[in-house]
Amino acid sequence: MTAPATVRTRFCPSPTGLVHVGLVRTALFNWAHARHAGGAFVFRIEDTDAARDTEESYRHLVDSLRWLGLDWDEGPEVGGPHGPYRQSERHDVYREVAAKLLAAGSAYESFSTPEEVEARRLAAGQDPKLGYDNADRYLTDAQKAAFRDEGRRPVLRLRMPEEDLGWTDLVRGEVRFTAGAVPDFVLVRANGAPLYPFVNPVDDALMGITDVLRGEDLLPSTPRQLALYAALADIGIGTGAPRFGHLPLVTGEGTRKLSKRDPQSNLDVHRERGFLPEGLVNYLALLGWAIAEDRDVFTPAELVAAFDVTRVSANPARFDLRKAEAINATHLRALPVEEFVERVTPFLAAVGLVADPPTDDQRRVLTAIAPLAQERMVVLSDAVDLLGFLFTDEVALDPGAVGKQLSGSGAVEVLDAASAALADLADWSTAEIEAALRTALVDGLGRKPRQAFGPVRVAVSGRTVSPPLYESIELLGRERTLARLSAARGAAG
RNA sequence: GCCCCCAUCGUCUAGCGGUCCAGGACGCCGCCCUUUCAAGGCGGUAGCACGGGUUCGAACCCCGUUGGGGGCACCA
Repeated sequence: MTAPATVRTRFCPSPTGLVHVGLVRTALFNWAHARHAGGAFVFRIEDTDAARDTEESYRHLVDSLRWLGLDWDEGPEVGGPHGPYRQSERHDVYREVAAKLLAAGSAYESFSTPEEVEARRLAAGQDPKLGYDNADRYLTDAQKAAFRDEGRRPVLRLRMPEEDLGWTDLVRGEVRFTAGAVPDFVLVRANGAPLYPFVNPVDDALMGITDVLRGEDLLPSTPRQLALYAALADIGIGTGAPRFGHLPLVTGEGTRKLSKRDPQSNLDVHRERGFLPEGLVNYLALLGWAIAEDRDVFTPAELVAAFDVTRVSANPARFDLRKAEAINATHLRALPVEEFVERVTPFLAAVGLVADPPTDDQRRVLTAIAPLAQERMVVLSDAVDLLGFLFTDEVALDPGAVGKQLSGSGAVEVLDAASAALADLADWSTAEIEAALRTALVDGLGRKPRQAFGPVRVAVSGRTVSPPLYESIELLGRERTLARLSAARGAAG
């Protein structure tokens, strides 16, 4: 098999619900493979199941791909020479191809009902799981007519070849299924509706897809698709089968495939928490692939430059949220300040902390605190708890923090001393604030730094964990700081 | 049940016959730094599933066992 001149990959989800991270990983590898090869990435919507597909889900898919930065060269909202790219708009194409396949003898009409097939298997002492028994392969015209007279409508089945079917998988190497293992499968339903095993290869052939990267769960369906591609080529559609690469499954907590029921499988959950798209893309790429022996943080551009599908691992990969968060945190810290402010604003605005866009003053504070906040955050939504105190007049004191730092008379002493030290401070700067507090609390009161600054931190931020104290106080301003010190004094004791 | 895939630290992986008494990352545990929390620095913990071959030599190749997973629709 010679490599095609131009690589064309595709992502062809069905708009039936949430966007699964395993699905995203598949899209990502197809995208990276196409981009690396300088080829094309095609986006196609497989909405042939009217009962389950929704317009909302379709729009969500488009939006998710955009958010992730996986741009497509052909597909919905972009167009292209092989459209339409939604299968619900391609029924005429399928009808025509089905008719040609039937005329060529590659496909045939089958009248057996599932119940009849099962009954025959049972009668022969066989496992019904074996499926269809190819019984209708050589029906005469008279037999077909008789069935029609009974009011039966046939399904269209592909005649599977009597030979082993194998291919060289891009990630697994040689894979081979023995002849007869796959029964003649249904292309078109009795009601005329074309099925996925039919439309998927038809569109791939028509759209010139050269490389199919998909989940391992689809590996067992490859032999029948190989047979279909051959039959299609015979009637002048496409040039035979594309290259296949079956990606390892993404598993959840246990060893099972990550379930739709598992919250972690939902892309939106991560997006709403404030994962960066490049952080998630980085992590997802690590599920089955490595950029280098001693490195695992990289940008999408670096991924594209280095991606090689033949280096993808064949074993299942567990979705590990902790590692995903660690990778995301690294990307978060690497963000330039303006970029960070830009991205975090929607999360603060959503809870009313800042305006969107922020006011000049809010922007000033955000920009100043950004470097200190970035290295304390894992996801963007962390900013709400971490920075909220800077954007409200009165901070809510965390009960746990109050118990830890404001109980006992010592706290009152500290707060009073801090107030006195800051009340008339000439130069309201981080350095002066630190000097004044140290003089008053550490030297004056003889407190250890840990005991001295704990109560002040809680008073100012409401929490035991906050950005660095002196910087926070400076940004908060004298008035609010003194008010909080005094409010905390009321809660202390 | 049948078919197929997979098998290196708890997890994701590097390793593509000798440079491996197996490297990195996450996690975990220490120590340093330190106003909290992080970040950062240093150190540690832990793995080639088992059994046969092939070979001068195997984590790497072959076979088997065991274990795990996926698929067996007129759903995608």
